[in-house]
Amino acid sequence: MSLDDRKLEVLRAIVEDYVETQEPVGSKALVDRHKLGVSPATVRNDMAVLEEEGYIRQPHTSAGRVPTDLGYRLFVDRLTRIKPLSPAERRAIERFMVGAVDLDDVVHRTVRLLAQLTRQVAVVQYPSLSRSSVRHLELVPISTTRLMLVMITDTGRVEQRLVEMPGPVHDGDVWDLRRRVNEKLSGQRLADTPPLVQRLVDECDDPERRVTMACLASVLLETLVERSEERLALAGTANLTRGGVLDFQGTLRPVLEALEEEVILLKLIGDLEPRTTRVRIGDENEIDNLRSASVVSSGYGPGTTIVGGLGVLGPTRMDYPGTIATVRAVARYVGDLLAQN
Amino acid sequence: MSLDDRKLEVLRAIVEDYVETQEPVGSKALVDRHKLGVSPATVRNDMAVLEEEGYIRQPHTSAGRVPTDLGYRLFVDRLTRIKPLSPAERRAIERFMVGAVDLDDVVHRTVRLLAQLTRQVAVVQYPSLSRSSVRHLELVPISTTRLMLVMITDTGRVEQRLVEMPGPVHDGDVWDLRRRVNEKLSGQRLADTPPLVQRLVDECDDPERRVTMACLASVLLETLVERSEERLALAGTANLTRGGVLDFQGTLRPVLEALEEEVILLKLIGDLEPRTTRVRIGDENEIDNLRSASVVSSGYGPGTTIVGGLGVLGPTRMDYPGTIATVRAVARYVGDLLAQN
DNA sequence: ACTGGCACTCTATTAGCGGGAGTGCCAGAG
DNA sequence: CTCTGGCACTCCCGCTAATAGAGTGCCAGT
Repeated sequence: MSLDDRKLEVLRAIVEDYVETQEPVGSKALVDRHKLGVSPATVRNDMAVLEEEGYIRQPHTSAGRVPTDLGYRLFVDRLTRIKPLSPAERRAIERFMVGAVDLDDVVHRTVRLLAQLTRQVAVVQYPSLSRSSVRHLELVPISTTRLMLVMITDTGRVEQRLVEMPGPVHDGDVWDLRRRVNEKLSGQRLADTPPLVQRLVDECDDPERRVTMACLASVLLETLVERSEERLALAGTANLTRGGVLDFQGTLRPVLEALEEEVILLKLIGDLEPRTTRVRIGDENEIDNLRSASVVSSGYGPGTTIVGGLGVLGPTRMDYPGTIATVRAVARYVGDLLAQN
Repeated sequence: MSLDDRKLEVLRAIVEDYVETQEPVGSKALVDRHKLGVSPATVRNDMAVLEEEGYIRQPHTSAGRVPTDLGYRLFVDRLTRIKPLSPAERRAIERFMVGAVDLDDVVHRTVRLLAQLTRQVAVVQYPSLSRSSVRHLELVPISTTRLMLVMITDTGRVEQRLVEMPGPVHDGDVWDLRRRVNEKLSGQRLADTPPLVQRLVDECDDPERRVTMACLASVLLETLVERSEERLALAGTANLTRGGVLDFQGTLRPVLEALEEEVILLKLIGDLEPRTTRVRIGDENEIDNLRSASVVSSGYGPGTTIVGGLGVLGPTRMDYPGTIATVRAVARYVGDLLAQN
């Protein structure tokens, strides 16, 4: 059985009211608050159908109805017109972001901005290394057998690593290393570098040089692909406490735990498609600790490319249209900002 | 009136029991659990005195007693023998920290370690810039009018900033700038640099050079002293939920809010004295949001110098002896680690 | 100076009892 | 076929009252 227009309208009304009041909504209250043009009894029949189809449920017999994850899903997919941001919000974004001096600054401002606008927990992923290109590699001698390797990417990220050399290296050697490495790797996408690094080693004729280069290469590979591939910023944890402890079925515990795991967060805001805002509701997150949470996320980057993700996390009972609009707007803004550099 | 030994013993017993059970402790239970050698009635008299002096209080008439901030203070100052770490804990520290590859890594591991060992919220401050020295300054051309300034300190911190130049600079200019800047600033403590930077500008004869240098200098000053002077890492927020919502009088809200403010956190673990572990109990933090929280903190650094602070935050009802021991041990360990570089 | 006894206070728990909101179903009207 | 009003039923929530229990303060006695 498919749902006719009125039933959808009823579902929308239920979602909207429930999101606002945080209380199960009954048929009487519904017709009072929304001009549905039918009687409570009719609405009750519709509700019975909606419940049968799994879009809403009753906490107890003879209580009002509450949307299920499936109900929110339908609401988001078919009943939501994204509201444009208010001028005030647009201005807030401007004001907040203007004057950011470097990438760290941009990310931190963004995450706070998101948390503030949506009044929820915000997550911003730093531009992913694997999707960036090498702009410059710098080698700085720290001691005779130690070098500091600094990598700067086109997205503005700066990564550093200490390199322990097998034997003493002279200034001239450092020079040479720096030149070779940059010649080979500058401008390359990080994802493409591993074979190039290997080639760097192979091209060394002098056996001593070769050892040195091999040592550098191994650290290089680690830095480029394996370690700290991703970094994250988080803000707005305090927003979890809004609405008492009612959301998140009693304890914040599991949610806070999940938020401490980088791996989990990356899963939440990773794998995004260009120019779309993704919504994951409750179970769809496939993470036990976040059964009662929803995540709205979006990729960002210059133009239509994606260099990283950002998003917000809140109770399944959240203002989806507003949140989606905000996340989308912020993602776009950050993308444009990055494009300017 | 001063407190005799038995009264102090009673206070200690109250604190220990309350910390363990989280429930007001009565006279009967006290004599049962601790061999005080006197009757409940006697203990009651002692309690009356302790209450009068402000060390304990009754949540309601005819309930057990609960320590006040003052009571904890006395407990920490006079009744605590710091327990040495268990071998298991020592091993945990070893195992956790071994293989840290750079400063970021060290800080992140440390903060997680602290959170895990104390089962509380942990904060670690990155080595403070103002207490570090410049090891090397690097200038990397990004475009004709843009340079990336990278500063490496002796504590391993790496700070970067984009410098917008007034006009195009050539490779030769960059060379010259790099040399001058490093000659003047390498090895200097950051706190001492501002006048030196000024001198750098004054020493430029060529007016064009001077403009360029002035531009670099202003960014340099910002990087060196003003901005992002301090960085922090945080972990273990989920531990706030242990003990139900009983600690922190109902809501985590204010605590979570406070934890999001870098300024507040810095105040909590700042201004430390060498080789001591500081305990701030409840109101002593002088932050409204943290009325029911205590902070145990310690400075760390190579030898007896301090380059940064670290600490943990938990309910006033916490295991002080254990926490103090752990914080101290971790601080020392991190200090030694830093000394090795 | 300490102890046992005793009366008192206050809390937390439990049970019982409407009130009320909301439902499902049904028969009747359009 | 769809919608509506009516009605009986269910269950939650909040209120009150009663009870048990823990703990206290005080006092008289050792």
